[in-house]
Amino acid sequence: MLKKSTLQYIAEKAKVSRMTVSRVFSGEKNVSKKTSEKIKKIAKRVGYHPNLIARSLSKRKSNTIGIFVPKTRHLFLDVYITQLLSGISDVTQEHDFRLMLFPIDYKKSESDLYLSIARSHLVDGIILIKTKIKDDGLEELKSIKFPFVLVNHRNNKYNFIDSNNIKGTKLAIEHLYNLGHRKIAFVSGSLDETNAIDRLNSYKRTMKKLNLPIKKEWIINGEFSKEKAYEESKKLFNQKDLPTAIFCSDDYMAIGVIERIKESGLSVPRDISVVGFDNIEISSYVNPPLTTVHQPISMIGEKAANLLIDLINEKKSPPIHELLDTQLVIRKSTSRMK
Amino acid sequence: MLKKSTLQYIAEKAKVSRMTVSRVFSGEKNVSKKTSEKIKKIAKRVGYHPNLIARSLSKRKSNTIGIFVPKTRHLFLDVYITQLLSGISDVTQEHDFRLMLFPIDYKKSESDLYLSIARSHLVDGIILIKTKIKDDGLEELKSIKFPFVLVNHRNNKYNFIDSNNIKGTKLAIEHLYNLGHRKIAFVSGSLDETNAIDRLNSYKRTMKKLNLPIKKEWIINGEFSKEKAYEESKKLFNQKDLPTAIFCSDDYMAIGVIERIKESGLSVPRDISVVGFDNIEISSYVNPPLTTVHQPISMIGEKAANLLIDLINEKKSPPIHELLDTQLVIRKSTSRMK
DNA sequence: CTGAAAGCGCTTACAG
DNA sequence: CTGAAAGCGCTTACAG
Repeated sequence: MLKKSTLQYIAEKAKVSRMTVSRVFSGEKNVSKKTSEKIKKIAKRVGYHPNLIARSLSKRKSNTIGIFVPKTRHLFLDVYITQLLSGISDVTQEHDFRLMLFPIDYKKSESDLYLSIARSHLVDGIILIKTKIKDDGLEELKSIKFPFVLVNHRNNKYNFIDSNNIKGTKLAIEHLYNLGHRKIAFVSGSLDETNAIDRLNSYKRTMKKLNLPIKKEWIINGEFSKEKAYEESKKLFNQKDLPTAIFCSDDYMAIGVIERIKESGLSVPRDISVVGFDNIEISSYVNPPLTTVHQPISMIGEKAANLLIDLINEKKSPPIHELLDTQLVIRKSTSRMK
Repeated sequence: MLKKSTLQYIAEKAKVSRMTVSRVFSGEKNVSKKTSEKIKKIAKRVGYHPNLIARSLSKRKSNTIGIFVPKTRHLFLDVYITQLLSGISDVTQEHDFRLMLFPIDYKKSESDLYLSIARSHLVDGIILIKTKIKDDGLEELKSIKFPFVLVNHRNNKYNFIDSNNIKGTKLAIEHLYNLGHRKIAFVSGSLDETNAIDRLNSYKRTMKKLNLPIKKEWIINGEFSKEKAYEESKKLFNQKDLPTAIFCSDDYMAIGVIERIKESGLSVPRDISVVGFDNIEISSYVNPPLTTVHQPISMIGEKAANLLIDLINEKKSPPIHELLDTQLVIRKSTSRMK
């Protein structure tokens, strides 16, 4: 690398002040065309590019946003995260923001991490994906007025963008109702996540509204795990009064439940209809293809990035939230009651 | 945010020089325990954290690595990328390096981007995922001696870490051979990727070694797309001399080919055996579950990160390459010839 | 349209 | 173990 590729060097070569060179590269207008072209030519020849670290320091702005993503070995999350990143990056590129990634292990409490990164001046704002509910780091972030947006976690005290899990679940239950189902069981996700809680509450509320019975024995906890859902769903089939349909809070659990149903000698959807949530890729490959609720993931990423940039530029003030609509994708795992 | 959370401020409060405070936070030993504790206490009270941008500027080192990832809507890549990132971040966290993500659109030629980022001092080195073959930006990166590592792209002039596609393909072909297959067709990926080329060449070489016929009509190009593979594989079944086994250069294409076989009224594996490559999650869910070649993706990420950090610290000099072994995962899409 | 001075918040290289 | 001086490579805020 050329040692002297600095403003200073270019300025000497071009016989102008550093300020003039600085103006050329920060896109300021007030430079004569002639000077500007001379400077650009020299810069190109020596391979000059501004030192963005120095720029950040003097501007007190990094033009970078930090993204905290959970480290898990859960494949839905993998795809969820890349789609989110894709949405986020479309927006950040447009606004000339860079992306810093912080994969974090939520098993260890790393709320200190947000805070030190926020204070490090490395990033101007952060997006937190799938934060666990009780995290006092958030309160502190808020108190120092550092811009941040939550994704996949609803908390009215803070900014967040998420799918409308309540409406999504309602859609699914009503679909089953319209097919004639009255005995609808529910498989919940991990109840330390707002998503799981919203889906559970929406199930109860919708059932009540439709005057359908909510039986404790028809609600089991699959903790967002295929294996756990397979295991727990046994309870559903040990009863005299069998449900005719099962809503599962995610697709993986739906797959586990279908496996169990098949092993019980029953058939999906002939004997029991099953609905999932997420519309993961696999859901269209399993047998039968899964009816499920689709989340607009990359849109969530776009909205979150736009909101964060508005917060950074103080065009909006917290708390701001938005819930995006989901869509029901009807495949072969649900059918009309006979 | 407290306005005056700087070294200067802490130094005044603690009645020491800025240097002493600096020493405490850069982990230097030569500070008396008493002074050190006083400083830490004050820092904690006012919520001080070093300005890492300023540190980077004066140290001329960002302790950050850049990762260029392709923006595509190909779900295997999504999962591939997150697993890679997971491997990379395990290593970078350990070495106190941060991660900057640059999602790029390979349709536009963005080789300028690598170069400007390299020269911006934002990152100390970069990892390039799935670079297309003809990219003269790489040559320039090399000429300015900027540390970089390629992943999913083999080029002996540069540093790279990848799966051993040649051995992986050999494994698959030999598996078919051992099951009694002699007529083995090949579905290739996009031949502008070294992976696709390696798999094709290894197919030919292995067939030759086993004294099996290589027929032009048995080699089709599916361009790493399920739809394209489905389309092209028609040609395979319009012939008098049908292959009894088909090796596909990725799992998606294998799924497309199986679809075609079923539609032709034939059965997998009874009539035709099929092998894929990648071991994507879906491959265990399709019918029949796919025999395929597994790549050690997060290991590739770890190795790439370790290599890059060694290059940055000048513990190794380019070019350095490593190919990691793949594993054959035998499921139900292959069976013994009758 | 151009430039001289000061500053962003750290660390390096000395000196004691 | 501690500190004064200079510098990292830019931009801000003036002045002309």
